[in-house]
Amino acid sequence: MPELPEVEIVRQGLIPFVNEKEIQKVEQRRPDLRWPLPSDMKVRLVNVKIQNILRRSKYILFNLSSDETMLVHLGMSGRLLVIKDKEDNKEQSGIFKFNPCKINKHDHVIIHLYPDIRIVYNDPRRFGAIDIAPTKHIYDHKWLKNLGPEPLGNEFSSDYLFKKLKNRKSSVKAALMDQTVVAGLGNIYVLEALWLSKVSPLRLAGSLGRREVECLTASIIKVLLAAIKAGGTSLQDFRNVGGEIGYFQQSLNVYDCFDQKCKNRDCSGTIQRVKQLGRTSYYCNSCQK
DNA sequence: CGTACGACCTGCCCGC
DNA sequence: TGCGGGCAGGTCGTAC
Repeated sequence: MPELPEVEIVRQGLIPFVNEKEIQKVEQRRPDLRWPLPSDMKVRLVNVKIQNILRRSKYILFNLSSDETMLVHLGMSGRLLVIKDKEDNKEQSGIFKFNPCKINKHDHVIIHLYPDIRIVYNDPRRFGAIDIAPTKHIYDHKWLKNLGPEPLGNEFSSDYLFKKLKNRKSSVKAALMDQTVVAGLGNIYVLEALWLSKVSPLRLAGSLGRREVECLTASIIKVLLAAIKAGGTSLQDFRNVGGEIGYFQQSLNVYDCFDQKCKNRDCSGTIQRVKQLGRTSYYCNSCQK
């Protein structure tokens, strides 16, 4: 579910709740998500302050006063929700009024920041993950060490991408999905960026010319910034920390647009749907070459 | 090494 | 109404 823009929206939503107060309590309601949670997670979080919240690719990094960092990945269906008990109570009908903490069965980890505010990690499919590791070497963590550059960072350029794509034997779609090439893109934004740059996802990565890669690089940046501005894409699951949807799905041009007329002005093509690497690709049969 | 594929999970939607 | 199949924003281990 969440690609870079959605993860960034979650990060930004959490920031106002970071201050000098310590984590008061942690509830861990199962031993694992995709992998085992740190067995001593409670001990390492309680009485510790969250100093800052950063993002690397699709990982949220909670910088802690204990010189450790908590890494959170939302997988396909994960959410981080900030729950305020006062609002929570207001929504509840009579039968729930004696239970101030409505617990969903997929609420796996609950971090209490104040007596009435908590961060809830909810993830039905449990493809997400949480770990805690020393901040000093956090970028050597196995989840982060092989990631390519941030697409919205200074290291990402058309020169860089051209070199990376040049020797690939796979499709350009597969190359952009590879997190070691560029970090943070997923199925939606890869396909949207390819549509913007009029390149078919089926093209071999090495066949793209410099001009095409320049356009593709600009399109990746453009679509990510626009999606962040719109609050992310909410097709089914995504919600921000307040439980609200984003609005970028209204701006999707190809993803989930099978059989629709191409939204490119001056193009009479139709959006196609094919499988690539077990994932669905969408592209225009006319303007994407 | 690069590449492709199955596996990991639950929930939802569709067709029969 | 119920059931089976297929699908979903991601990533890793394995096999070639």
